[in-house]
Amino acid sequence: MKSSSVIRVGLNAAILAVTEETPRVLTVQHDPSGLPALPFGPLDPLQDRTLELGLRGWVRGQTALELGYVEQLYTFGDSNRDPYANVDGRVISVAYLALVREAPPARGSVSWRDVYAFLPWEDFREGVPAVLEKELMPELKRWARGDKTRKERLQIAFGSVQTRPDPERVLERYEMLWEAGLVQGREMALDHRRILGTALGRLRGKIRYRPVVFELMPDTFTLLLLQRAVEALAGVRLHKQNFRRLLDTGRFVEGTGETFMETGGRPAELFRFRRDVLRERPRTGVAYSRT
Amino acid sequence: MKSSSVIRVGLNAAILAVTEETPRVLTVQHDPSGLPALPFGPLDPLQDRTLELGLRGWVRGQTALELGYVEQLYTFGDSNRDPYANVDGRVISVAYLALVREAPPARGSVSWRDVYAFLPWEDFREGVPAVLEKELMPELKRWARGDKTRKERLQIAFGSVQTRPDPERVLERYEMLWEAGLVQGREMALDHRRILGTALGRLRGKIRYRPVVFELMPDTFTLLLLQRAVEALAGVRLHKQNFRRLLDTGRFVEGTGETFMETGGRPAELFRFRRDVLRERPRTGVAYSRT
DNA sequence: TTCTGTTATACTCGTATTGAACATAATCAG
DNA sequence: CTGATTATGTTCAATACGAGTATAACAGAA
Repeated sequence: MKSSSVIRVGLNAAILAVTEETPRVLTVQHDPSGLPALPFGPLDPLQDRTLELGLRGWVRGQTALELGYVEQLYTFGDSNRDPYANVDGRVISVAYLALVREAPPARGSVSWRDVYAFLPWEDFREGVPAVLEKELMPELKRWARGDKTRKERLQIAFGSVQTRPDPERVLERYEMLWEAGLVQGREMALDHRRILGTALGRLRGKIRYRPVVFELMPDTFTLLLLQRAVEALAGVRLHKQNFRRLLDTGRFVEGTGETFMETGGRPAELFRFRRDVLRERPRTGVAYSRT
Repeated sequence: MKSSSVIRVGLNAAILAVTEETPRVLTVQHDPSGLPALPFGPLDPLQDRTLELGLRGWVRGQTALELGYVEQLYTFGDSNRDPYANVDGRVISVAYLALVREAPPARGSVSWRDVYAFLPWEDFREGVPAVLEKELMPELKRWARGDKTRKERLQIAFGSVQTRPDPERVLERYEMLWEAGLVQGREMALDHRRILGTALGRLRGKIRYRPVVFELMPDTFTLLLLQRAVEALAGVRLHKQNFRRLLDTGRFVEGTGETFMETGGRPAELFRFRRDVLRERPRTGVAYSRT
């Protein structure tokens, strides 16, 4: 058997959290390149009875973290994207999205990093990101000039003056930038930025129709903290009053009666997630609307 | 190297079409069990540069079908669900959803079958399916009795009197029935019904926010034909006038001026899909509402 | 104490979207 | 010509949504 016909299966996890209004991803640094990487481990075909159990296992080992919410994202297997493809056999990576409540202190080579450091064109909270407006868009337009298909793809992925970019099309934007040779921001080992992009896009979408934000929140929280978490992930600012009305009419949260004084102004009530919404209205999420 | 530590990667496709108001899945029959199976092929690590290309390749070979819309679904790798797991090494299946326009005549062991023959509890078009109401629900209630977690899962997956079941939670329902030993309907080889369930659930969801139904329609079609296709997939009846208004305000279709006389009553206008909606409003689908 | 900044929370209002009718128009079979 | 059948047009109330205004409760400075 030629070594290049061997298939190995790797499991990757984009483990996300939100702290201090910043979406963060857990990275490790055991690659010879020195670049941050997503936690990564091989599937042990003898030990791991399911893919997810395998993932949970070595995430525990590598990062001392117990995963809560876990969801399969995508399976990557392009041989032309994989630098090991012709050296050491084919690698298939099954990527997962995991959400954790709080960022425990990093240890050793494990650390939390701002997601937008890797994908700087995705954060619209302070308006259109400078990199995007000044550098990327002009180049992208040049790249698409005279090519009808590219023009259409560009408009769908990045929007136009009338249609703001769809927050969920993170992967499409990344792939397009990659194709055009324009990817900016901090690098990641292998093709891990692509996985991160997939994770962010999926999470942005999921928030809207399933109450997953609460997986990222502490047990009790103020409504502003919750709003900031959604904003951090969605990459856009939300309208405060309408956001609260949404939570109210959707019966997502219930007040605890306690108040939290450290917000700077009037004390805020602390709320907790009402788990019952899952039963009451199974297909609902924080379908936020901008500004 | 022990043979049981070898990993093989298989590619599966749930190829769906809608004909005569019935959602159909393409099945093959080359399994020794004689049971219908989804088209299945191994990944050739040397030949197939991407997973999707590999898939398209042997689907062409096995079924003489050229796939249009293809989307990755899920990667399955449970060793306890895989009868070959301890015999012949581990098998990981990467499953895809594919949509095709029309059902070409079956050849040899390839045939189109009603999706609901395999998942009979999923079709609510004529009200609550008899199997579900008479047989499955009582058994499921028994299965959940006294177990709070099971009760909650049951309500989320199958709904209750007030909350109708969420059409998209096909996989959750299948898994629950499997766990309770209650799976009914026609069998499929290996764990292929699980893949089919995943495909149906994904498609039901996707229809609502991306204009994918049109991948299943002929070039021109009447609005009722389109509605029947959505109903067939969603497994529920829709409100005719509202459905049409939705298409109208969403500018999904444009009239061709021609009419189609064979509908039994007043002739219907033929419409075609307006590809421009993709550019105009990138995140939109036929967000149907029931009855 | 009073003023100012800051955040929380309550209420309003016009518009768009939705669920659900009612009403009319073409065809066909008898 | 009648009734059955499907297509298509219109209306209406209820609700959701986007955006704004007003008031409340705290901290710290003047």
